[in-house]
Amino acid sequence: MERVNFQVIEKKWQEKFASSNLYNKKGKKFYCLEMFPYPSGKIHMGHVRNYTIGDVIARYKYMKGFNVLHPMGWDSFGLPAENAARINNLNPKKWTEKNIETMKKQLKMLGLSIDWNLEISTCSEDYYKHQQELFIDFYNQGLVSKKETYVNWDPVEKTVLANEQVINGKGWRSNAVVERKKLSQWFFNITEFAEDLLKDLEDLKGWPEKVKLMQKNWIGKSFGCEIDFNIQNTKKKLSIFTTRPDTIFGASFIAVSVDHEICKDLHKLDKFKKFKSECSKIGTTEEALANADKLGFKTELFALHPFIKDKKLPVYVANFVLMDYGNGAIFGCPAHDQRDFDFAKKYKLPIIRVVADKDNSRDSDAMKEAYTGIGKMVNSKFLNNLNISEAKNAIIKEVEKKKIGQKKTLFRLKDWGISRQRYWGCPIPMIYLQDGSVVPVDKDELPIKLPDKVDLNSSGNPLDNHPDWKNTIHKKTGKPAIRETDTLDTFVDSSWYFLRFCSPSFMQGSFEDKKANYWMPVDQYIGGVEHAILHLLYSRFFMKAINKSNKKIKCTEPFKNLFTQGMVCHETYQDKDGNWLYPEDIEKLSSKEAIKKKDKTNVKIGPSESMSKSKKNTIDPETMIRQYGADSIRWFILSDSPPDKDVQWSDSGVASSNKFLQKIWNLNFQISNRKQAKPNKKSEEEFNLNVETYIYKIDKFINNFQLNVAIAQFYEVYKYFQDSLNLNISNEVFLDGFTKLMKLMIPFTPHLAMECLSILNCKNSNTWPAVNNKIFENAKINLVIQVNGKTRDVLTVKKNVNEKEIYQLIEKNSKAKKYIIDKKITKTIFIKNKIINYIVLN
RNA sequence: GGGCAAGUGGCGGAAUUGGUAUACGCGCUGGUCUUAGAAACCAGUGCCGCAAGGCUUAAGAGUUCGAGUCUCUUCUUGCCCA
Repeated sequence: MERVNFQVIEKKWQEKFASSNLYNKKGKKFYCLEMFPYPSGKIHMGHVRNYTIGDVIARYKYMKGFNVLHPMGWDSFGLPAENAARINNLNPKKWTEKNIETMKKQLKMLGLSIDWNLEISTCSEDYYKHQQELFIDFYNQGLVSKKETYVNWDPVEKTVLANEQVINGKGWRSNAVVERKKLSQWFFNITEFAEDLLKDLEDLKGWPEKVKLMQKNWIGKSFGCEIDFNIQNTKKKLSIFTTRPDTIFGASFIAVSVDHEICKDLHKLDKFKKFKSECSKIGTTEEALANADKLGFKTELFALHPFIKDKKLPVYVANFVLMDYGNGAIFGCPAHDQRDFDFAKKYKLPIIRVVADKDNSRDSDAMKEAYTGIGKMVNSKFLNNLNISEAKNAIIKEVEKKKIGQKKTLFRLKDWGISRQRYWGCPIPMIYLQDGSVVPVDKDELPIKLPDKVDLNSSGNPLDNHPDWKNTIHKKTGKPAIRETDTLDTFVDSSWYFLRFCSPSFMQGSFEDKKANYWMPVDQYIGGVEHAILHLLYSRFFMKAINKSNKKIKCTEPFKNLFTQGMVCHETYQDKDGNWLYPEDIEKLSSKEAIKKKDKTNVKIGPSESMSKSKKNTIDPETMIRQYGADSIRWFILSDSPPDKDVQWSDSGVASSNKFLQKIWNLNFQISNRKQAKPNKKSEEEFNLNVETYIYKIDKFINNFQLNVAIAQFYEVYKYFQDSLNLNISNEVFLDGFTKLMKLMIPFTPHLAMECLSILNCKNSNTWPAVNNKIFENAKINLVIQVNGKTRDVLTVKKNVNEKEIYQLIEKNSKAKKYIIDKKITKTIFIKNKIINYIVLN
């Protein structure tokens, strides 16, 4: 058998891919983008899967004649570089650049059709200079603000943590209990676009419903009501916000945030100070608030119920009410809100049921938890017997009529806090003047560069600790000023890189308007579902913000079609002491038994999980490529599961992919040496029909992202050609058919397919074979014969045969004959070219 | 707790969207070749049955000439939000 040396042909074709103009630049544009990687060191299988899927689409589109933009870059700012630099005592830039070099080399080994001339890196001055410009543009549009808010503060690291970096109330790295701290932070006013971000989801027809739903829930539009409560014996009013105005008759207390202005006078009290510091000990997430021990501080104030005469509600300061939710004040309805319920139990406040449950229970005393389900209103005067949504509308009407409040739309979405007290990020181009005001840096002073030398080992913000970096001069006044020492959240970097790719070397601005208008939106975006909310939402915000600040830009949504791929999984292994083991350190005896290579001790095989360094269930792509070749890896990673589902890495699977590609090579060899055969018209017609059917199916499967099914077709294609070698088909016809199918393999295994095609002297290997629909017109079809709904035979017949002809065919020659002859046919269901179903009496 | 998916052989998974269930791959079994093994090739492989045939898509009901696909109930798993 002829064998191919993958290493040799892959190197050869990778050089050609890099240098040649294999790709058409004339047709309609197609922007194919995969989420760019963080340069952590080496590529992992998740990258291999992501970029292979993208490459199939990009190459498919190239061959179909599109002008394809298929770039790659590096999401190269971020904390890991800072940590690695600290541990190894080197510069984050050096570490990052070394990783980029390694990973670029590895990506090239995969044979991706990437235009490396467009490469960008977010940590390069060329890139972040333009990000600073965008920041200033946004600032000038009023889309940036500085606000005092509570943040998750790690007291050990002395830094702000993002919500996802807080695990069980502790810092992910320091393991210190996270505190709630008030800090002045920069924000992008993403809530200004809340309505647009929600509404425009409807137009994203090419997005998975799942992702759109997640975004919708994240934005969380709801409506509620503001209601003013008079405070007893004062002229003060307390405006509260609620999403459940229907439960107003169940109100038994008022709770306000510690920062509410009504508490101003309390700050003198030591008791209150103590209470306030207690409050700061819980985090800011909704989850933390829900699970925290409910604490209250009773004020001497009482609020008057607006609908129940003489009813007084005590006013508490409570730790679970935050200033940035509604107005920082709520009314507590213990019967129908779990937090209020917990609070009421603790402080022995009345629980008044106002919504009856399924069983129409109206009992308040027996309640063991808050009831948040649906039901009819009770104990609620004029609201009684209404359902919840009717009651909401009715009470809001009443509130508005009495002029004590109004309906209000509320979004769960919060403004995007972008300040990070870290070194390895994009400096925020703002300066603080002596008079206390804050102004943006002049654009011609950009970029504000990061200092090369910085002390990463002391705690706190490295830029703030730097001896002189923050000292600067305000250009307009010539007076000394202080730089902002926070850097931007790295999500900012990835929120506009797709625009930079349209004109990556443009120096006069973030992107060239004309180019951006030509290439945007991204026609196909591909990446992990873990970015379904934040990255995609931030990018959508950026597009809208840019659209607002630059009138020449037409695009309002960055990604027309989105595909979210699944993860790559592998079994996990643990030795008897519970230490995780790498797959290469164990030897499998059977599917359930394995031993450690070193000392032959037993190994516990765990379930297949997403590959992760911590569990050591990783497979190194480069090792695999060296062993089997890139085409085999590409083939395998696409073949075993639908691209949007998780895929299990399997050694035997890769090995069999490799064997199959060898067989293709061998088949190609046999065909290139095939002896001329005496053609027979019927055989050739049938052959051509089969070839066209395969083309039709594979084309369709690629279009539907059913890449695993497309690959299954190639196994059938192989078998079909192997079995047809000796048929009476002329070499010309045979070669024409085979060449077409080999071209279909280019997106999957570009090196092997190109090598095979060059051996077959194919001249136009960069064009996709068009499906010849004409050939199907006279093709025979399979007609299913059923009796009483049970399939009894399948007949291959000409198209458009009628009922009578079918009956005659059955009488003549069919297994179905015995089920209908001499029986009374009471009904016949006939679907032309598909099925006939006889209903007979037994 | 709420929302959304999904459940098909020993395993990964197909099924023209209501019309031949189990394509294709892995694994397994037998055979050829070989001193032996590996590789390669050939055959078989949902379950019951010698066969004819019957049964089978988490469980149960329903709609239909016909249901893996649609509807309802229950169970299980995964993801997101809490």
